[in-house]
Amino acid sequence: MGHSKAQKTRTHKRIVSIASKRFREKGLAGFGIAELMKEAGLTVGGFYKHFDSRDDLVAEAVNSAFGGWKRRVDAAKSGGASVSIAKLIDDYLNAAHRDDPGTGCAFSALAPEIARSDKRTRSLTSEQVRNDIQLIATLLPDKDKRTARSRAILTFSAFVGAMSLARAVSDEALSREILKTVAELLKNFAPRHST
Amino acid sequence: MGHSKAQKTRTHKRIVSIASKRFREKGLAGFGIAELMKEAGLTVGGFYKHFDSRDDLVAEAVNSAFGGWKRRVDAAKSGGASVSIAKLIDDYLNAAHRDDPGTGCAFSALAPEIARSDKRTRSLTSEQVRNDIQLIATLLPDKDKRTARSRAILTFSAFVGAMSLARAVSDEALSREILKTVAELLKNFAPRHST
DNA sequence: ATTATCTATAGATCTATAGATAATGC
DNA sequence: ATTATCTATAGATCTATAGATAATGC
Repeated sequence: MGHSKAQKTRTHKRIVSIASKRFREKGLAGFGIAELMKEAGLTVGGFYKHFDSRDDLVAEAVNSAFGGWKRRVDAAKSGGASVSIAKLIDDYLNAAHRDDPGTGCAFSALAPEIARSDKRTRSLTSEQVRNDIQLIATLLPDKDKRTARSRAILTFSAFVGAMSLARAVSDEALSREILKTVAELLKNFAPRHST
Repeated sequence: MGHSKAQKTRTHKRIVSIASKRFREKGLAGFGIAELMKEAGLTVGGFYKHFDSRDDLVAEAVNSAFGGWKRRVDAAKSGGASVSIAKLIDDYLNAAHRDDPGTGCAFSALAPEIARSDKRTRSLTSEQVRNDIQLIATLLPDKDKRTARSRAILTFSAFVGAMSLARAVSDEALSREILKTVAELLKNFAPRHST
């Protein structure tokens, strides 16, 4: 069987990592614990030594799905590359991201289901929304911090909405039009007056 | 028992109407057929004389959840009231809409789940996205039709994303900030160049 | 001795169907 | 005769738990 403490930690991370991907692909109710454990090479009985309940897994897996941007931006920065807002926009609003929700943004894949989840999941989500607004704001050219924050909130909202809609429609041309149009306008928009 | 043809039509509409509301509140997997039929004052066995399958109900109920804007805009117009884009923005991005998904926009309540639904549901969704983009475009002041369409797509995306995020976070202040900020910027934004 | 994982299963769902019942509508 | 709805249930889930097994780690 094999079960050292180090092994358990690795197993735990593997379960969370798989769940995090599958939740984004199939939704928070998209599969059962047995199916998940099988993909992790385990059986259903072991699950509850890792999590108190299924909701516990949801909270942890959703939270681990967040923060992809920050990791990529940090990686790019430490690699010496400049990280422009235009690059972030193109990195988000494209067909590859649309077609691979499992490794993509958790908000555009799950926001309405998170809204119906328990308090813990929504608290962790609040924290991450705050972080991501902050992250986008630092990439914007606006000198005024409040202006940058406002524009970051609009940018983030447009990201999530455009991706949600682009995935929901079956018409490929319309889907691409949504992604392309929103990317273009976000790169060029300026508020008529700052607030 | 009672079952004239007229009665059946009314029953059918009642089932769809309840499902349409509950899907937006609880998600497409949020309740079973027995629970739904009970709320409609019926029992589970009658369901399949109305729908070939549960997915059939999903397609019909989701579709009936769309078009709320058009109905309201048309009503306002025929009532002689002017329908400005500012009014539409305030009508969408507010806390009352956020707290009552059952009677609100189906996209912000269900987009990611629709993305995982069958072809028929997604086809009907495409149609409605097209209609709503068109509707918003006609309310925008832009003379150039392509500019109006582009701005309508951004506005629509920002609506759906802002509402999805405002519902997903548990922090009330952050939630309100998202709605208010996006509403304000949408009222004032102008593209630096039209495309 | 402790515990990570396994097998097996209880109990509660859920979708869909079969067959009975009672009304409509020819 | 047809059919809208009912009761009852088959068969397939799904979450969570009980108890066995086999490894770790004192």
